[in-house]
Amino acid sequence: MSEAKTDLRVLRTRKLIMDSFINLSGQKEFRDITVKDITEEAMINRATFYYHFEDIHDLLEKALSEVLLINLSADQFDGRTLDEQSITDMFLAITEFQQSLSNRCHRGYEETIARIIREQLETVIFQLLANGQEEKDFKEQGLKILSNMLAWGLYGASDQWKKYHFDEKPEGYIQSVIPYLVKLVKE
Amino acid sequence: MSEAKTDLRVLRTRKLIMDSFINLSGQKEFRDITVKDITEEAMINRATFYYHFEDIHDLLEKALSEVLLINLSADQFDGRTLDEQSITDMFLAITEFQQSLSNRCHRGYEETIARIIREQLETVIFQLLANGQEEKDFKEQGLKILSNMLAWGLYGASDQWKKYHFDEKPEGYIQSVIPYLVKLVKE
DNA sequence: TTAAATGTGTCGGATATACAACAGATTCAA
DNA sequence: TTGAATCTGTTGTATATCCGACACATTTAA
Repeated sequence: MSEAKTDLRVLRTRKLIMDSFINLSGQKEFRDITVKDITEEAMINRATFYYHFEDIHDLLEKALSEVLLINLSADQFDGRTLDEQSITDMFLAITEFQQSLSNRCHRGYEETIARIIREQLETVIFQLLANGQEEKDFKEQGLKILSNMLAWGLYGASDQWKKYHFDEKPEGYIQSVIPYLVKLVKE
Repeated sequence: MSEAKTDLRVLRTRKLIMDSFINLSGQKEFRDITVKDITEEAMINRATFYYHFEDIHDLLEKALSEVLLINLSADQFDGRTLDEQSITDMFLAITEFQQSLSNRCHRGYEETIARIIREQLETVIFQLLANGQEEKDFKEQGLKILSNMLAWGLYGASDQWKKYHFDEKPEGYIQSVIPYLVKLVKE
């Protein structure tokens, strides 16, 4: 409802911090990136960093979430529903995201990254499911459970692909997984 | 003497403005770039622009000067003198700079660009000449006149090259000009 | 082990920047 | 031509950010 435009300085500073972090993560592992590194690259004061983020782990969560969400929402959000096409698009977004990160390997953060991916997936999937619902028989509780399961399943598929089918094209691999995911949706 | 470090915000804002301007000038002609364009791209308030620059023409001068100076000083400054090699390097810096601009043609600004190039050249050449001087027989007056003439001459050469010898390699063309320039230095 | 160096997180006071509003200039279509 | 729209500079007030300093943790080297 109330829009409450946020101060341009805030938007700019957050962007500078996020961009710097993403940029640095292409050169170093997460564990080696310090707050000082980021603020120097972003040309902002260290104190300002703490005005916007609790600590560097908080930034990591938010930055990765945002990057992944941009990968996803560029296609999905506007009124589409959960079907073979949208599942494929999401799968590609995940694998691209994974690859953009694992150019550098980020030891010790595998679980964190996995959780972020699932969380973002769940958000998007829930939206897709809601778009496919009639107004009347809208069951939020059920959709939450379902989108949670689908998110785990889809992430799991990307994990399998990375481990055992890295040589295949992801577009092809996901086709063989889709039937099982669809089975969850149809009843 | 007194160093008086400048506020990080100032450095950052100037950089954002300059970068945005350079970036925009790759998409539009100078005449079509508004202050609003720049401040939106830079994510700063329009009033802040006027805190740092008199107007857009002031920015143009300073931005181009800086870009060109970076092209030049990366090589020259540290203790070199004016010789065939440094003349060649300067000539290449000019032609590269010209080409980076004339991807878009900037009608109505040819004279301004020419003047900026000569001014920056003069600064660098003066430094090179001073480096080659003995402490004792240091004649500032004479060096100023000489560096001014050399700057005009070198710019003129780049202009001739652009008009009539654009197909030749600039490294080659400048070789045939160097003798005349050197004649001014030797006595 | 110790000590020096570097990083973290927080504070109060100074200031560059955002915002909103303004009058005047310029552009542009009707 | 006229008027609507956009751009240019400028101003006063609110605030996000800077700076310097601090105590405490962590890393590094001797």
